[in-house]
Amino acid sequence: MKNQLVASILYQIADLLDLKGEIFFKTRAYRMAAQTIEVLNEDIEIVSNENRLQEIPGIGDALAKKIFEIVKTGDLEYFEKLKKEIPKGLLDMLNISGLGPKKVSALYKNLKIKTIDELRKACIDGKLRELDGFGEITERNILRGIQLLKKTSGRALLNLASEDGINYIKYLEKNKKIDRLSIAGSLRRWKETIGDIDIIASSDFPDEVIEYFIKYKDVQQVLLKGSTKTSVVLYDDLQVDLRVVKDESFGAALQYFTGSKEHNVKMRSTAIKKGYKLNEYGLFKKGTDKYIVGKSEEDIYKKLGLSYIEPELRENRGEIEVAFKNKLPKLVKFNDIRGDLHVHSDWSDGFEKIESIAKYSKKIGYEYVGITDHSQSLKVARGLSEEKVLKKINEIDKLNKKIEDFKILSGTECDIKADGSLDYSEKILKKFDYVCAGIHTMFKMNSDDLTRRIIKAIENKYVTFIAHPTCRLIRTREPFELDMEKIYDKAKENNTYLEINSFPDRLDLNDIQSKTAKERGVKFIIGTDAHILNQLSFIKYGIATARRGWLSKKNILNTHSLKELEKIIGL
DNA sequence: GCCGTTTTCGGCCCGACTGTTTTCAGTCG
Repeated sequence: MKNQLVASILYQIADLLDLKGEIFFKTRAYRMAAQTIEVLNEDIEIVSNENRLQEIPGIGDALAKKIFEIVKTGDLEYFEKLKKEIPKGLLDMLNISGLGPKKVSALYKNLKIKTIDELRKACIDGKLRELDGFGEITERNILRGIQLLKKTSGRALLNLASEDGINYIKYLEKNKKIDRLSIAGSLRRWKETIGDIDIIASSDFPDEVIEYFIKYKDVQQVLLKGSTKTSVVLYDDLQVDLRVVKDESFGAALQYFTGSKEHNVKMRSTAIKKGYKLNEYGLFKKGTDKYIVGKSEEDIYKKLGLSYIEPELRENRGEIEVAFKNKLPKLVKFNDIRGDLHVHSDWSDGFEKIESIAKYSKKIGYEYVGITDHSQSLKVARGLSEEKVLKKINEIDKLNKKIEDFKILSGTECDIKADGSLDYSEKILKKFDYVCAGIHTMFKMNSDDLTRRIIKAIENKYVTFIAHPTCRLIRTREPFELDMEKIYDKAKENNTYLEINSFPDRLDLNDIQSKTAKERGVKFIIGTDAHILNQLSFIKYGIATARRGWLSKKNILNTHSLKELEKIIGL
């Protein structure tokens, strides 16, 4: 699939054209096309070969020609030409908070600054203040922006942002001047990484709320402070924005600041088509500015003729079109999971006794838990020999007699060896309640071989599900370049489940992959990969990823009761 | 660059805040 390649080139062209000073609408056209292709359910190469590119909304004559060339040759002459005109470092500079295309290109034209390092030096030397529109404060802000970029590489993992957000909300809830309060932004949509935390509050006393907000104990610095919005940076370098509105606008503000930006653009043009204007204060009659609704998000979606769209779906991946037809899936709920099927104990590299895991799982409302320790060849994770596995299964049997109204399932996270075979003999594989198979070694194989390796495991009759199928680690390791279509089709054919791994730096499969796989008939399990007890709570990130992938309860194995589960996996 | 039950040309989502200005451009979400 070349979808990602095409999208990436179009995104870069948009940035380059911005730097050249092209009009906003042109660069937006490139970005919208890139976004559409990024989440397209079809292989762009096939669409291009069949001459159907212009059927994709946002792609006209000019873009179709360019995409055709990228698909055909893997590159684009126009793009190469642009790159020669504009130094690559300018693109990096756009990632600095407070710097946009106009300023970056002014710095390049007047001071010949073309890398972040050169920019830092120029700020320290006080060179920027010589330019029109730049001053001492700009220099300081840019230096801070550079520092922040280096520290966080821009975005935080979901769990860190989520904990910060929940704690901040707890603090704000104590303020009686606030009527309603909510997380918004990418955190409310449960995106896998979070740029900053958005919080919306309604109050008749915005000044007092803002004063209270900036007094929070974890605030390192106040970035900006106005009459309705303020931004701070916490000690862990995450930025938090607060917006305060009147209560009649709370729903509109929440909708607006939950985003995504792309979802909102579509929402607003939908409003215009229906004779309204939509902004963060409400839905208004076009022309007269008469307030129609805005107190709740539900009112706004309803008035526009849409069924309510859950925050996780608001990515402009077709949700608005489907909501018009009232055909959105009923998303899996956060309390639909009946047990975790991917947990490590102290038999391998986990830190907890099986008994504690079982008791804790029962306490948090599960009916069962599957213990999946590593297999024999994975020595770094203290993988279990065949002899030890038998002892472990024996222990689980004993524990099951001891703990009532709960079941421990004996599983394994069995290594998929380089040739696609499994790390235990058939004799042993038979003894498990279920087998999850995953790749943990030999990552550097080529794409075809890796695909074949995983498919062989999918076809293995003892394998129930494939753990973290693409093996990515967010910000650390790129996902395998697998032929995902083939994997989805084989998984469906062999009735093998694919995992949505809930570990915050994995989330593997991711949201887009889950959505595509579901459309191809694949079923899923959501596991945590927990190694200590409180990591069992990571399940919420896996569920959120499933929700972002449009999954329902029925698509997920471990939403079933123990009885149903035993029937399905044949216990 | 895209697009059309108001348009094949002239629109394209909208507002807050900052830092630089002295009425506003740039950036952000």
